Amino acid sequence: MSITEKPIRSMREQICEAVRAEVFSGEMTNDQPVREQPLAERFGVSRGSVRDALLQLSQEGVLVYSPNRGVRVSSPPSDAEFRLYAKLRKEIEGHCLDICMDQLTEEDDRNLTNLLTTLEDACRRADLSAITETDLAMHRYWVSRASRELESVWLSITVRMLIAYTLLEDYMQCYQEHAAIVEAIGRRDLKAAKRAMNENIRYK
Amino acid sequence: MSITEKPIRSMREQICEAVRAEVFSGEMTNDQPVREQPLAERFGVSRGSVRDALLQLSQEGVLVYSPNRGVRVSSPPSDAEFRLYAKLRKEIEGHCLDICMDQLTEEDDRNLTNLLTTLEDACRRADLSAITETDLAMHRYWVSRASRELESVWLSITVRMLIAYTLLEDYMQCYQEHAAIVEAIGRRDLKAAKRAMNENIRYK
DNA sequence: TTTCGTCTAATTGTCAACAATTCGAGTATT
DNA sequence: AATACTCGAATTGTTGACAATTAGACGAAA
Repeated sequence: MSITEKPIRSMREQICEAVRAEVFSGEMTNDQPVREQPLAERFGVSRGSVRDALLQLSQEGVLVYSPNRGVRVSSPPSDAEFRLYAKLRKEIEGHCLDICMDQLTEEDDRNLTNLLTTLEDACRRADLSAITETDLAMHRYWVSRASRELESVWLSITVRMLIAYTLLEDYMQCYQEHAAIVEAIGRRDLKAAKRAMNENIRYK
Repeated sequence: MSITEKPIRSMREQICEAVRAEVFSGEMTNDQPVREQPLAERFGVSRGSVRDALLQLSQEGVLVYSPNRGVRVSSPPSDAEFRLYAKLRKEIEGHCLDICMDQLTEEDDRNLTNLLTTLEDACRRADLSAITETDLAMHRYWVSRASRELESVWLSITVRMLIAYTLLEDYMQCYQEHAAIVEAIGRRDLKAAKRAMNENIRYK
C-alpha cells in the first residue's frame, strides 16, 4: 500500500495538492490571483470542485480569499510572525513525538527511511518542489501518527512558513537535518529526536 | 455600524456562525451527523452554499469530514491536547497583544467595553451560547487587530478548546477574568494584560 | 485636467438537476 | 442461527446554467 495509507484521494484533495505544490515551488507568485475557470479546465472538472479546493486552501493559509473577488496567493509572513509560527510548530511536533514515539513500528521506520531517500534524491537534483513536498510529508508523518485532529492545525501553520521558503540556501543541509531526526527516531531516543527537530525548524 | 467592522456577511459566514453557535451551546451533540439538505431548507438556500460552510467548519475543526459520508460534530480533545491548545493560544494571543497594544485607539476601548457589557449580561442570564460567542469575539478582537493572517490559525485552535466547554462551572468568574483583561488593556499595561489573559486561558 | 457616472467584460455566487456512493433492511443460502 | 447477497432509500459529489458582483474602459460635465 502507499506510504500515507490513503490509496484514493478525492478530487478536491488532488487539486489542493497540485496548487499547493505550485505555490511552494514559486510557479505562482505572491499576490497573483488564482482563477477558477482555468483550473477547472486544466483538471477537466467543473468549477464547483475547484471552488471547494480553493476554499480549503484559503482556510489553510496558502491562499487568501476576498468575497466576490476570488483568491490570490498568500504573501509571506513577517519576520515576527515567522518566528511565532516556528515556535508553535516546535510545540506541536514536540507533543506529537511525545505521543507517538512509543507506538512506532518497524514499518514506520521503513516508511520514514523511504521518505528520507526521496528527500536526498530531491536535494541532489535541487528540485525545490519535490524537496518541499517531501519535507512536508516527513513532518506530517509523526504529526498524523499522533493525532488526526492536530494535523490540520499543524498544516495551516506549516504552510505559512513554507511560503517564505522560495529560496533555500543549502539543500544538502536540509537532507542532513532530516537524516538526524529519522536516525534518532529509529533509536527511539525522544530527547535526541526533539533536539534534531528543533534544529530543523529554525528561524530565517 | 457593527462592532467588528463587517457590516455585510456572506451567506457562508452566516451559516458557519449559526452552526458554530449550535455546536458550542450543545444543541448539536458530539458525533452527531450534520446533514446538508435540512440546513439548506432552514436557511432558505441551496445545498451548495451549505456545503461551502460545512467544508469551512471542517477545516476549522468544529466538524469532522469523511468522504462520501458527510460531516459530524467533532469530539472534545483529550486532556493532553487541550493543554497543548491552551499553550498555543497563550503564545498567539500574547504575540497579538505585543503587536497591537500600542496602536489601539479609544474606539477600540469602547468596543471592548461594549463586548464586556454583553458578556456580563450573558453571564447573568447563564446563556452559554451567548457567553461562548462573546468570549470568542473578545479574544478575536485583539487577534484580528494584530494580524488577519493569524486569525484563522487562532480560530482553529480556539474552537477545539471550546468544544470541551459544554459545561462551565462559574459564569461570573468568566466575566471577571475578561473584565481584568479589558481593564489592563485600557491602561495599556502590556504585562498586566498578558497576565490576565494567561489566567483566563487555563487548563481544565 | 479632473471627477463622476455608465456601460461592458470578466469573474464569482447560487441554484436545481443528475450521477455516484453509502448504509441498512430484507432475503436467500449454508 | 449465522453469513453473504441484493436492492432501494438516503446522502453526498458533480455539473452546467444563470444571477450578482466587481473592475476597468470610455465618455460627459464641471
